[in-house]
Amino acid sequence: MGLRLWISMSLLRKIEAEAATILSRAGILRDVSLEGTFEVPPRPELGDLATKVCFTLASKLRKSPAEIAAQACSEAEVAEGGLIERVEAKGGYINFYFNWPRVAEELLKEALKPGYGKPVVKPMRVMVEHTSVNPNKALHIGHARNACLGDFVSRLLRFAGHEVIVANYIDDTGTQVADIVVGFLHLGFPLEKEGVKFDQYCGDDVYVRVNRMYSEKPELLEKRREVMKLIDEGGNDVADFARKLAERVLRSQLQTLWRLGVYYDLLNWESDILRAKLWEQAFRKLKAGGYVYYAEDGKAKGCWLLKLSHLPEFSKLESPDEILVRSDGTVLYPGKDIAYAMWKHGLLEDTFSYKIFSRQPNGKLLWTTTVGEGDREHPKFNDVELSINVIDVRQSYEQKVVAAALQMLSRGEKKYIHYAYEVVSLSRRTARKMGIEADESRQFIHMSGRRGWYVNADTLLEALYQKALEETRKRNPDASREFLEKTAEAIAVSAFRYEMLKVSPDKMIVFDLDEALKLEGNTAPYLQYAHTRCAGILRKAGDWSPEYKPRSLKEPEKALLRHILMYPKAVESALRDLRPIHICSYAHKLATLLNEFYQKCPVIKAEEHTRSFRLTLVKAAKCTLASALDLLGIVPLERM
RNA sequence: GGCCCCGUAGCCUAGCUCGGAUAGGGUGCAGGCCUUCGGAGCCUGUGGCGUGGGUUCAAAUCCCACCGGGGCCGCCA
Repeated sequence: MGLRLWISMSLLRKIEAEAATILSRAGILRDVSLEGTFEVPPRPELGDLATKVCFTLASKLRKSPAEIAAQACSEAEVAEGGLIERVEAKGGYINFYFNWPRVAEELLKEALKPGYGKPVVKPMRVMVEHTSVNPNKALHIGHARNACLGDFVSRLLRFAGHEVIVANYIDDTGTQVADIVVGFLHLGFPLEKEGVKFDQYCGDDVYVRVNRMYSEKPELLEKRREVMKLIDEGGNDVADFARKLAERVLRSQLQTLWRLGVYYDLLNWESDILRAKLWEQAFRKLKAGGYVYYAEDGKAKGCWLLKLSHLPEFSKLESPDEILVRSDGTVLYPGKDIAYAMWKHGLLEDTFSYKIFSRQPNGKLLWTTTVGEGDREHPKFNDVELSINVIDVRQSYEQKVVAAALQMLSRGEKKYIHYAYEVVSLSRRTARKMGIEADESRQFIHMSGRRGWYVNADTLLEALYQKALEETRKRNPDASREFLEKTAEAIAVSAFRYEMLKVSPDKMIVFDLDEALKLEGNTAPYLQYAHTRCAGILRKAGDWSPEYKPRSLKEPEKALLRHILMYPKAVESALRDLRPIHICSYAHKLATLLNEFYQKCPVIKAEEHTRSFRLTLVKAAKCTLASALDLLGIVPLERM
């Protein structure tokens, strides 16, 4: 997973280049590349930037790192008026000390320009597919993790200048939709429940109850098979009903997603994929290219299999080839998924029709695939170089097969990334509170849609909203209701997203409701609070003109400047592995440094020159923080 | 049986790709900071790399083995 396509033109790179020039004048380091050897010293007295290059050179030069560093520093020449003022050797490291008036001036000017931190990339066309929740239920917090990660990746890639198409795949033909169709058509469930959000009604009530009834009345499973067959064939009342039903659930899910600030470009319906005959197209190509074969005998007799045994990563497996078509001629999920991936990457003709589904609250149009005519004029959605598919880790093997198939079919031209993430489970405490009777010896309980063991995203969002509302009211007793509600909503959404993003995708989140409702410490409100403090200072300052050049700097100011300087690096790290943690940590550190600065360096009451400089610094820090928060989908607030 | 992921203080978590300075946060607990730009804050203390080997001048990081937890393994999605 990851992209390596950026070139950065930031001030940081300029400083690193100057450091390299300085050291190149020392004989011992002539022609040595410093690329990737820079780091931030652990303590300010060790300088503002360091290189560990002497360590890697030690064995080659048969000298200790300390000797090399000392010699290099004695021979190095610092240019007058440059960005670096002084070079010192210490413990094998070469430490650089900034010429602060110049660095601060250039940095503040750069950070105040819109788009600070944006890397220069070769723009790519990318499809990010995420969420993809079966349209028979409300999103639970595991689905929300998927959406938050996918949305982060989309925001990041767009920030970097890529052309991003965000898709949400809607499986309206699977067993889960069939289950609720059985409920409505054969078990007499009413078509709505007063006062209950439709997706919640379908998932919490109908789906769970229908599944309970399967064990009591096994003949119901026969009904489901009938329903699924009709849905699969299409062009009948049951199929039409199922599609309309799925659409209603989807609209309800979208309310939650939009509330979370997650938006899409395209909805891709499985029933439309069937009707567009993507699989038939793909199967012809697979056969023509000799990628598949028909099994004449063996365990998979009568099936069509994808050849994988020649690939090293599959060759060790007992049965490396993957069954794509059952012996009865029907297609399996990996087959469909390969066809769909081929469509994404432009390896199949685009046989979909499209129409506008909705205008989203952010003003952007949401398109959908559709049956029949569709709009003649529509954006081009497929034919991307890169697709990023956010799907939980349990499907890793199947995704590996799809990626391998695409690799073969495109001869390595197209890149299919499975963005895997671990599931969200429930803490024992929370499960017990919800009345789930699970194995008490386990430290956590896996969620289960069929059994009704889950926490809905709506439920958590609402709990966060109430908590935030209460806290905001406490702090703003005289504020208008509109302000309180708007602020609480921004806090709730931000807190939700940050909880999902601050943990590495390959760690399971054991969700605990009480823990999740805390709004102190390393949480979104902490970041938002630092932002409002900046806003508060700037608001109070009245009219002022910027001052970029400091006369002297206190340590908290330097620390803040150093961290602002590092923003492009945080963005690059995130782009490298697509993980939000880099931006989360960056934003948290920036907020901490702002709070320390706030404590130790008075702005408004400072003497005039310092006042102007500090105001400029606060503004730059605020801009940088807002930029990082935007990437995470956290709402930067002016007051809270 | 094969394969994949995780294991860092009481609890949660960063650092592991690319080995280097005293392992960074949060929470909890103990204490301190309100005549100073907003206390969702700041400061001090407390406590940690699953185990055993190996490679290296140097290992949380790389290699091997083991232990513990989770997941996936051809006609489900």
